[in-house]
Amino acid sequence: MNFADRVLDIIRAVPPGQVVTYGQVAALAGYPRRARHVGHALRDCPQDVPWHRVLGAGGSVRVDPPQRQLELLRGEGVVTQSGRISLKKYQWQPGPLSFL
DNA sequence: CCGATGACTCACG
DNA sequence: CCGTGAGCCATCG
Repeated sequence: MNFADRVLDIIRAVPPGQVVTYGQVAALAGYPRRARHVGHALRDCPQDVPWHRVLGAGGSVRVDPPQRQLELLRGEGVVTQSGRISLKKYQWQPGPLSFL
């Protein structure tokens, strides 16, 4: 299983209404320094991947333009303010049995 | 093989 | 809040 696939699987596991950061996903995949590559993997994401739930450090949207992603998040009940999301409230904390 | 290029992140001013 | 610069590293031409 390569890095990209693990990344996509992890993102697929993020529940609606919750978000994760590039760095967090990279770390969960086992490679803490590859936040950038999470973005690369998302470049051509399969349709079953909730890419909109992935944000930059601090809860910022890195996609340009950001409207699309913000809409999808809003549709899941995530409150957005000036393109910022409160990680405090929405960041996903993987349950202990999530991956092993 | 080399250099440029990022859906990144952190530190500093 | 905004820029700059430095690490980072797979992918692409």
